[in-house]
Amino acid sequence: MDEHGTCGHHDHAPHDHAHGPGRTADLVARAERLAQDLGLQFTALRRRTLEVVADEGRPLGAYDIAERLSAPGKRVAAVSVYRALDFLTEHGLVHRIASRNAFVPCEHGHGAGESAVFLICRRCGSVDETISAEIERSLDRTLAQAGFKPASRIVEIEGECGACQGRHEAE
Amino acid sequence: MDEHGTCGHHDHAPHDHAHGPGRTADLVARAERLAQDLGLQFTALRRRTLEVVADEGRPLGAYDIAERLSAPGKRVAAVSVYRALDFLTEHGLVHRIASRNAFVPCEHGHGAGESAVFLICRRCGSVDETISAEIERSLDRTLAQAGFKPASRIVEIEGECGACQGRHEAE
DNA sequence: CGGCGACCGTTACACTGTAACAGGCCGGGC
DNA sequence: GCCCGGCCTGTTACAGTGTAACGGTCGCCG
Repeated sequence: MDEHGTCGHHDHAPHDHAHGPGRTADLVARAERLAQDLGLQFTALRRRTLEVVADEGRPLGAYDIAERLSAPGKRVAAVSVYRALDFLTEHGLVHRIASRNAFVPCEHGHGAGESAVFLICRRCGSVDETISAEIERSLDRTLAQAGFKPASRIVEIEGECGACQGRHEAE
Repeated sequence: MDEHGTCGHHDHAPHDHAHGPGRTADLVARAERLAQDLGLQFTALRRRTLEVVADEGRPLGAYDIAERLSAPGKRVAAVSVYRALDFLTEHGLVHRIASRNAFVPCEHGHGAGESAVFLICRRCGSVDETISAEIERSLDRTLAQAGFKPASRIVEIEGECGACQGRHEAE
C-alpha cells in the first residue's frame, strides 16, 4: 500500500530500544518462557513469524510476513500468518497497528492490562511504543465518567519522529 | 465483516446526542455553511453520503454506504464513496474508525485541531465521540517529552457502553 | 485402538483501498 | 461564442486485508 524509506529505525536513538537481533532474541526468550508457564505451544511458525516481525524496524503487513516466511519451494499462506499473529497479539508479543493494518513487535514486557501509545513516523515509517501512566489515568477518568467499560485501547499518533525532524532541518 | 445488533444507539441516553434526522439535518447544515465559507463544493454525492452516514447509528463501511446509495438502476461504485468520504473526513464532517475500517458522523463542531476519543461498544456497535482536554494535555506532554511532532491522533476504546451493561445485568 | 483437540495447509471468498483513464460540468480568458 | 482548465464523477482494474470452511497431521488420553 505504501512504501516508506529503508531506514525504519533510528540508530543513535535518544532512548533505549533493543534493535534487530538483540530485540528478537529477547522477544523469543520471553515467548518461550510464557509458553512454558502457561502451557501454550510456541510452534515453529509462531516463532518464525515473531522473528520476522521483530527483525524489521517498521510495521509489517501480514502478506509481507508471509512473503518473508516463504522459501522458493515452501510457500506460507497469509492465512497461516494471521493465525500466528492472532496468537502473538493475544499474548502481547506483537501489536497490531490499526491505522496501518500492520504489526510491530512489543517493546515492553507490559503486564496484560496496560495499554500502549504508538508514535508512528510519517517520514521513516518507524513506530515507537511508549507507556504513560498519566494518559492511562486521564483515559480511565473519562471512561468512568461516560459509564463505559473498556476492554481494549488503541492510541496511535501519526506525525514526525525526533530523528526525522532533525533530518528535515538538515536539508 | 461483523454484524452487530440492530440497536446501534441508546435512547434514554445519559448524555445529549442528536439522533437520526435531527442530527443529519444539523450536519448537512454545517456542511453547507462550511462549503459556502471556504468555497468548497458540497455536491449531491457528498451530501447523500453524509446523510447515509449520519442516519445510521453505527459505523458504516464504504461498501455499505455504496449499497445504500445505489438505486435499482443507478449503482454507486465504492470508489466514488471513498472520494466523498475523503472530502467529508478532511473537513471534519465524518470520522474514520480505524479499528473497524468504518465511518461515523462527527458529533461535535470541534475546531480542526482537536482530537476525539471514540468509545466503541462491542455489544450494540454504537460509537460515542467525546473530547477530553485532560487526555489531550497528557498526550501533548508525552509527545513533547518524546520529541514527537503529532499530525493526527487516533484514540479508540473498545468495550461495553453504559446502556449495554444495564441490559446485560437484566438478563 | 479411537477419539479429541490444537495446529497447519489449502481453497475460496468477501471486504478494503487505490491507480488510471475517460467523460461531464462549470467558470474564466480570449 | 469558444476553448481551456480544473474539479467531480463513472468505470475498470487491481493490490492488499481478512475470514470461513474443509481436510490432514500429530500428540495425548481414555
